Amino acid sequence: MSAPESPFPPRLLRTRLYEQVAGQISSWISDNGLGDGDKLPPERELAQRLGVSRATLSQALVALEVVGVVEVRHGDGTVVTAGHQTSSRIVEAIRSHADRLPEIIETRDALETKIASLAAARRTDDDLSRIDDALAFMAADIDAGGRGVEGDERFHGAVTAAAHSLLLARLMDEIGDLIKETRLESLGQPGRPQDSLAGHRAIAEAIRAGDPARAAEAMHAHVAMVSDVALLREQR
Amino acid sequence: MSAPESPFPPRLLRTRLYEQVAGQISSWISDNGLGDGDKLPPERELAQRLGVSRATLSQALVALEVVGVVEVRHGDGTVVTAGHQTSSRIVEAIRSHADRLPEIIETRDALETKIASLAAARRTDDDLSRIDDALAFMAADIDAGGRGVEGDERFHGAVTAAAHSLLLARLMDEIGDLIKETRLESLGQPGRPQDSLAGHRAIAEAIRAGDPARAAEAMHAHVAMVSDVALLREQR
DNA sequence: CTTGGCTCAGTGGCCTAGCCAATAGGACAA
DNA sequence: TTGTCCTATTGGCTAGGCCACTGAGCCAAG
Repeated sequence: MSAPESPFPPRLLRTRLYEQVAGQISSWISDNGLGDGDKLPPERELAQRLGVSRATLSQALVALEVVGVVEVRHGDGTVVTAGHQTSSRIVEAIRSHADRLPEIIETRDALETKIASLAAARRTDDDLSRIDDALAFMAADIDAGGRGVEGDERFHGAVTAAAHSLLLARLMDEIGDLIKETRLESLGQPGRPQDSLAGHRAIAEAIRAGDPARAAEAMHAHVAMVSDVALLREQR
Repeated sequence: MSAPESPFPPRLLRTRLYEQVAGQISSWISDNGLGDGDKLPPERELAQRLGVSRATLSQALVALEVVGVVEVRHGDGTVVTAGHQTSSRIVEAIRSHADRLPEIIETRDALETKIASLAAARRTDDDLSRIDDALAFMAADIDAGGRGVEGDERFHGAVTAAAHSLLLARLMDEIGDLIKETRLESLGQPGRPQDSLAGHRAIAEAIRAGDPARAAEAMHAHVAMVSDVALLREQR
């Protein structure tokens, strides 16, 4: 790379469908906490759910297989590989130091604030509908007396996907387990699910409006609200 | 499946067609001494010649693309990539997906902006002196005609350490290699080392003053400057 | 002569539709 | 209980087709 020339070499990145699909599947896996041996839906169903053809989905699975995320078994199904559980490395490291909740919040704030602003700039209509689905799911869960934990997870997963950044998605993936714990903590507080839902709606609106600054601010506020619990519980 | 152990290897490796095809193409490339930029035959022709359908060939190309052997260009053709002898492991595979400059910049911005603000709030005197050392090192290197690459690295390392967040440090570590590449790229530009040094000094001052907002802003500006290179390269 | 727009052939992207092949699990007979 | 067979489910692969992008050549306007 010492070559000083090459003023405008690289071509604009062209997103191939299979890449997006692979990314979505990948984050779906981590969002739902799927691990070694867990099965993905059948190709036909998955393809329909993702709105792509089986051929394209198949390409995505090849990519994920090459990377070592899944294993495709003829006649049986597609299962998540153990190797995907690399996150446990970091998870363990942090856990061993106990009392790292503030760090988790900080990191989440750094990543998700950026993700929110990117999502506002890049979201497609499909992204939006997935975000809306997650909101609806969470609302229904809460109405039914639930805490909306899964809806919360889905929402953040959908927003992350909407940012269309594989790298950021991957990092979120890494700290996914850690976040999950803070999530349980936060949503366990009385009245919190409703507040959280309101926060999500504000974020979704900013993303829908395509307003990066507002989306970032809304996400920041949301994460700050979550941290409220953690800090209360932890220390000063 | 209740049997916990399994004396026999899990399951027979079943060769999928795309794997064979990918293998053939791969060896065909090396046998014919094809290198950077050389074109493969059109998909339709190649598929026919190999006796497989276009869909299967397409899967093989996806696999080769993920591994970094070829690059498929819509409307143009499939070309062989430069250094395809690496073929490392997962790390390499992920890189081939994440080697998009914009994504790296975005991620770096997300993490380092936060890190800078935390560093301003938490830095100890030791942290400060390490930051100063890095600055001095970089300045000396540049004066001597160098590009200040190592000083740049040290500086960012020192700032990251000053943030006192294990998690953020770990994530920075994860993307360290990717950042290193952009760094080389950026500092290779004429006049850039000086600009970079100035940017570093602004960041250091804000951290010294204990001003998180200013530190974040300075870091953001610095990262934006680095991204400048990447953007230049993307001009049509 | 240069510039910009246009056309067109070549090439990859993705889809629909369908049949083949492997697997797992249940039904059933020994 | 054991072993065999059947069948629904699921992935593997093909065929054929339309669309979108790219690059090269042509041509008129400046």
